Amino acid sequence: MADESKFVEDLAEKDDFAQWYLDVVYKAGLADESPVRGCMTIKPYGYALWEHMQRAMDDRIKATGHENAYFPLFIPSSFLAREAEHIEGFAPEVAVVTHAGGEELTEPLIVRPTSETVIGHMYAKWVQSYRDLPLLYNQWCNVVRWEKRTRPFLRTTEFLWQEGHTVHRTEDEAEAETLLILNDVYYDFFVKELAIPGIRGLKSESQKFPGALRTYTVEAMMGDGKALQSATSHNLGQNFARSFDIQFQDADGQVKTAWTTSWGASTRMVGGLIMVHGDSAGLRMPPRVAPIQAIVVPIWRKEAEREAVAALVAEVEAALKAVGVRVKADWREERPGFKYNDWELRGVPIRIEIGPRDAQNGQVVLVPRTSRTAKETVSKDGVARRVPEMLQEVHQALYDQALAFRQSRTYQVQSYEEFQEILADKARLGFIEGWWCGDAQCEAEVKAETQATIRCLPLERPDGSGPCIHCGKTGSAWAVFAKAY
RNA sequence: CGGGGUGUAGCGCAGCUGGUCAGCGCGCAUGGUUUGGGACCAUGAGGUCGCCGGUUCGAAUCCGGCCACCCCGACCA
Repeated sequence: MADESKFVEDLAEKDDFAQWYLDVVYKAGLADESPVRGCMTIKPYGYALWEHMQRAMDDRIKATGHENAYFPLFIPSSFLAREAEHIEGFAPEVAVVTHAGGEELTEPLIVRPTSETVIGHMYAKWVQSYRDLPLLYNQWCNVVRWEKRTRPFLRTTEFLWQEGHTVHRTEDEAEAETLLILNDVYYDFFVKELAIPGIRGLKSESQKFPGALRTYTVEAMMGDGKALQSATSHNLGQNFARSFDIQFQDADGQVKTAWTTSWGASTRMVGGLIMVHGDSAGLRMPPRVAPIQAIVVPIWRKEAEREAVAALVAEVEAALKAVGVRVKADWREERPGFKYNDWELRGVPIRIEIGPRDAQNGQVVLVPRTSRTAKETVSKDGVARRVPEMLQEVHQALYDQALAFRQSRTYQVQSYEEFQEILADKARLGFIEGWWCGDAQCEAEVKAETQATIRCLPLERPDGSGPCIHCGKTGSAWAVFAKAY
């Protein structure tokens, strides 16, 4: 008997999505637990994935005119209190350092849950003139939020992210920045790198960032029909600029308060990627960010065969590396079948089988992770051309499948009863689109009755107005409701 | 913070009406046979049974107290 505990499909099918998710995270070697509750260790395979995501995201951040900087981990606790909504939102989940160097601190330090305050403090010093604007900085760092309930990648006590913080001369400029990040950085990243079809929209008042004027979000549907807020871009208006005195003298000689934005995306995206693309065999890595894009499985019986196979493997590896494909050969002392399953669990986009028959014919067998049966035999000279092509095909297949799934689980209901039925049915659970009266009370009632929240007010929406999905009063807000992670 | 549950080898578990109860499966190590979809045989290594105290001739097992973790809710990127 094989080790049943080692493979995902034997333990958890998708009917127990939560368990399936944990199995994939741990067995694919992305992360492990930690001695501190709610924290996790990210293993090399998971961190390599994060690095590729980081690079792709960082390229977009730079391409849109931003620079990276670094701000301190510790923040004076008084800073948090300067923005009323901000402290209300974050105080309950902040870790506080009260002792250091063997002494009690005169003012406790908080471990950053996000950096608007300390960055606002610094920006106040750096901004004097309209000529200093805009200030377009980003930082990659860790933050800490003491959550009650945690899950690897999706919600951890400490997580890694990027947080951009910008300062602008006008309200219009700040709004343009907020949308630029939403569209050209986040949405583009989700579609082109992660193969995740996101929905762009505005957060309702109750769901926006504490202290923000407006929060834009990219929401994605997971494999169980629930929603994951995957990245957010906030127009902070003048709230933080006022609290931290970010002022400048404008061309007209007047001293004016600046307009700021902030935006972030975290290791939570790793969890999203798993839950959008994974299947019953395990992970399915989007090719652009996959740590290993093609895995070579050599097959042989006799020593002579091994030599012939090894020569071809080396040739194929070199050819693929030359065209920028992240390829690896698996020479472990295991049977091929074991390796097939192992690499499928880890989600490698393409498997390359090379056996004695192939060595003799100067060919290899390619198998995309998206279809076990779509085996292709390719001459060794064609590998360097075909593999990059197939990677793109796998990316497209993942995107198409995710989009088709989202569409099949997105509903426009005729009644609130139907709304409730869908949200109570695991087999149909998904997004429900409809009109909303705009009343926070109504939104709260829906949440209390169904656990669903307004994920966003999509930017792409029908014109006009209609009866609110819950109370029936005419509303002009078009909303997406869903249960969320 | 409310409700429920669990702590025995790296992982998953059995033993729990006190006395061959220190065991099983997987994993790990060594050797051999295997190898185009999850291999098999043999031999090994590995645990003060969550912690502290009590009852007893004797405690993984019974009692008390701690601690930790997990699940379900409320809160949340």
